Amino acid sequence: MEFEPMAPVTDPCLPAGEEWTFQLKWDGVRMLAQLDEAGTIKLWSRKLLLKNSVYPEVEQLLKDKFDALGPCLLDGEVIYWDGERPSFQKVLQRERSGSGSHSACPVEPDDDTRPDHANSGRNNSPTAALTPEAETTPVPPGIRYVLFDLLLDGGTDLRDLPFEQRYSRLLGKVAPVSDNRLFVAACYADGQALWNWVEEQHWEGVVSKRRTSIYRSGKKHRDWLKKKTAVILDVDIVGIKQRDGRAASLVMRLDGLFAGSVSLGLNGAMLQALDGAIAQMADSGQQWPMPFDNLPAELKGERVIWLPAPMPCRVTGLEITSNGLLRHPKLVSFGSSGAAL
DNA sequence: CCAATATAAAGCAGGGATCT
DNA sequence: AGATCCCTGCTTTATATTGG
Repeated sequence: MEFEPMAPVTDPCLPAGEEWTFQLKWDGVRMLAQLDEAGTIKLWSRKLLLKNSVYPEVEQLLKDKFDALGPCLLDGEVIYWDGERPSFQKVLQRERSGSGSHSACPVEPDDDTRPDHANSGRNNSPTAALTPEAETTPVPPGIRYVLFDLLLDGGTDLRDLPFEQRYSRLLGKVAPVSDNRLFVAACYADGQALWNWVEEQHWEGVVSKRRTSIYRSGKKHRDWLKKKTAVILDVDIVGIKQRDGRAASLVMRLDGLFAGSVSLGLNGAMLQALDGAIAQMADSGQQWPMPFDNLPAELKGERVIWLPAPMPCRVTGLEITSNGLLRHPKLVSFGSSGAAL
């Protein structure tokens, strides 16, 4: 099996104890940066696709700092900072447009002339107990590369070293040349305090890392854990979306407006039951009107069975996007009281 | 030999680009 | 304008592997 970036495992519990350290979960796309001896930069995605053309400013940034960094393999997250928190939507716009030359999320000119107060407030110790404000407030809007690991340094493979050693080596290497656009994610000693802050500020979550853990491919470990904040919503299910003649997902309505479709949380038995209900409605010959003023664009061309009455459901998701859709919706229960399925 | 566990595959959402 | 493809992340389901 070939290399795969180490990934945090989802866990609803935040670990406790001295063996753990905690970081903000920066909501963007995973990115490994390979700097070779000649100063050539390669940006690799989670699935090891080359992303240089998508984030040219990140490539340029690393080129400019190559004299200080030298050959190495960096691990981190490319994010779009909107002034308050990372905007995953904005990063997606860039990912989808294929390059940085479009208006939605344009490549900005370098802003090296901006007063660099980033390092003054930024955490430079693996165990510092600063508040997240110190690492987040100095960041001006735009595409940023947030680093959290160092896998290769010069000719040496660091992956079998404990995380905290790789991390301090990363700090020693990057901190002196870090700026508004490239910096190392802080580590926090108090996971619960960080989680509280994350919930108040509506960040994506917290990543917990075992200090002594080596770098391992994929998710076959319990050394990096992620706990994500969730939006809990009570929505109305107003329709059943079909794919290839079978029930596939449920159409959600929130405050009278289309809120997306949910399929996660539905298992085979439930989908089968929905098929049965659809068949019954078909037998009775009854059809029900669409419960929206206009057909949502997302449902154009989809086969949807509208329900005679809205069915209250509780769902969770990461956030509500600007166009009112729930991101990563997941069905939790029918009804609004949290009754089990 | 069967059960528990690990790995692989499949299906879905979402949005942009491209082609018709 | 519509249909289709692409890519990524996510979870569920199916398959393979391991161990008692």
